[in-house]
Amino acid sequence: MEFKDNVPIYLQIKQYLYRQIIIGKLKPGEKIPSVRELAVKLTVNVNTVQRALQQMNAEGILYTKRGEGNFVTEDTTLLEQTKQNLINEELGKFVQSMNALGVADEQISSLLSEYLK
Amino acid sequence: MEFKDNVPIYLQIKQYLYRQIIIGKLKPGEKIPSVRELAVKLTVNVNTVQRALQQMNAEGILYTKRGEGNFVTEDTTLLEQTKQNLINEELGKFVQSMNALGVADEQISSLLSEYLK
Amino acid sequence: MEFKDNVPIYLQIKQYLYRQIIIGKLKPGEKIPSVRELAVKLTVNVNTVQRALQQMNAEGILYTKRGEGNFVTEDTTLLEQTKQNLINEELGKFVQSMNALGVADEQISSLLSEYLK
Amino acid sequence: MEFKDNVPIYLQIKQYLYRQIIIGKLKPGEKIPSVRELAVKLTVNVNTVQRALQQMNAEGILYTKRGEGNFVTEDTTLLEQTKQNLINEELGKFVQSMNALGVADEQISSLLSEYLK
DNA sequence: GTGGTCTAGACCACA
DNA sequence: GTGGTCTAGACCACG
Repeated sequence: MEFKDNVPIYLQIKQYLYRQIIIGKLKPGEKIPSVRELAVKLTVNVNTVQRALQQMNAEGILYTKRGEGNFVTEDTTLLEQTKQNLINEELGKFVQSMNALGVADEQISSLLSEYLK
Repeated sequence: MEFKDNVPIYLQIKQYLYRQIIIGKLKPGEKIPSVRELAVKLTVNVNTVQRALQQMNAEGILYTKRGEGNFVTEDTTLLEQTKQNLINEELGKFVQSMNALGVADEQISSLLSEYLK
Repeated sequence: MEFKDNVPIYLQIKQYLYRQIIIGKLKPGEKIPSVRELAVKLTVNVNTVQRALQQMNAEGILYTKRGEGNFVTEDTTLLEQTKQNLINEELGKFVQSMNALGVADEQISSLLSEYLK
Repeated sequence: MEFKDNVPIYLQIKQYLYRQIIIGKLKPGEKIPSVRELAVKLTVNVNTVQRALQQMNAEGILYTKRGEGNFVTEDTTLLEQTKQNLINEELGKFVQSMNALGVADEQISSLLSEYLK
C-alpha cells in the first residue's frame, strides 16, 4: 500500500482497515492479520500498526485477545452505524469542498453525473 | 478560521487562499492581504503563512512584487484551469472514497441527492 | 472470571486464589483444583496458572506434593497473618489514593459511609 | 517519581497528572510542563509521556496548541466530574477488595477508623 | 523550543 | 507466534 504524505500513516492504516471491514473483506468476529504481518505488508513499523489498532480497539470496532490476535467486533449494529458515519462524512466533506470552490448545491449533482460518465 | 489537526496548517492556508481566488473574492491582479494581516486573521504564525505563499508563488497563482506584496496572477486562463483542476480533484477523491466504502457508482448519485435534501 | 487488562493475569489469579483461601472456600490442607481445571475454569492458559501457583508455593501459602497436586498450607498462623496483611495493604492503598485525590483523612470515613448506603 | 511494575508507565503518568490537576497544582487553562521536561523529570522516554498526554487529550482533560504546549482544560465542570469519578472508582475498588477478603460492608468502616488512628 | 510521527530494536505477558 | 510497552534517536510542523 502507498501512503499519502501529509496524513499520518497510522490514520491511513485505520482508514484502510475500516474499509476492509466495511466492504466485508474482514467479517465480524474474524481475526485480522497480526500486527507483524500488517507491518510487513504495509511496509511500516510495528509500532505504527499498533497505534492504529489501539485506537480502533478504543473505538470498539476491534477487540484484542491477549496472545491471540485482534478480531473484528461482532456488533453488527456498530459496524453498520460506522459505515453510515463514514459515508456521511465523505458526503459532507465533498459538498463543503464544492461549495468552497463556488459550486452551488444544484450544480454538484450534474457535475457528478458528468464525471461518472 | 479553524484548522483540522492532522493536516499541516500551511496546506489548509493554501487551500483557503485558492478558494478565495477561485470564488472571486480575490480578483486577478489584486493585492492579497499582507503576510502579517493574514497571520493575525487566521491566528497562525507568520512563518506558516509565508510557507503557503511561497508555494503558491511557485505554482504561478500568485506573484510577488518586492516591497509591495503578493498579487493574484492576471492569467485568467490559469485561474480557470486551476478551478477545473480542483473541482475534478474533489470529484475524483469523492468517487474513490465512496467506492472504497463499497458504494457503487450508480448509488453515489442517489446518496448525494438524498444528502442535499 | 473476568480479567482486567493492564494487570498481568497471573497476578489476578494469585489474588483470586488468595481470596478463595482467606474466605475459607479453600481450607488449610485442602487440595486445590488441578492446574488444568483452573486453566479451564478461568479460561486462561495452563502456563499462566502455573506461574501463579509457583509464586504462591514460594510464598509458603501453598505446597506441592509431587504427582498429587497443590495443597493449601496448614499453617493457620500464616494464613491469618496473610489475611491481615492483605487487609492492611488494601487499607493503605485506599487511604493513599484518597489523599492523592485531595481527600483528607477526616473526609474519607464520611465518603465511605455515603458510598456504602 | 517511582513507578510500580506491573502497571504500564504511561497509565501511571496519566494518573499522576490527573491528580496534579485535581488537587489544583495544575490549574484550568494552565500550561503543563513540556513533553521533554516531563520525560526528564519522570526519567522516562518522551514517547511514553506522549502516549499519556495523547490519551488525556482524547479524554478532553488537556488540549494541545501546536508548537506551544499542552494546557489543562478550562471546562471546570469536566474537571469536577472527573474528580468525582476517580473518587468513586477508588471507593468501589476498595469495597470490592474488602468484600473479596471476606470483610462485610459493616466491618469496613470500623477497620478504616482503626487504621486511620 | 514544543508537540507529532516514525523507525529500529528489545523485552515482557500470554497461548 | 501474538499483542503490549518502552527506549533511543530522528525528522517534521509550528511559533
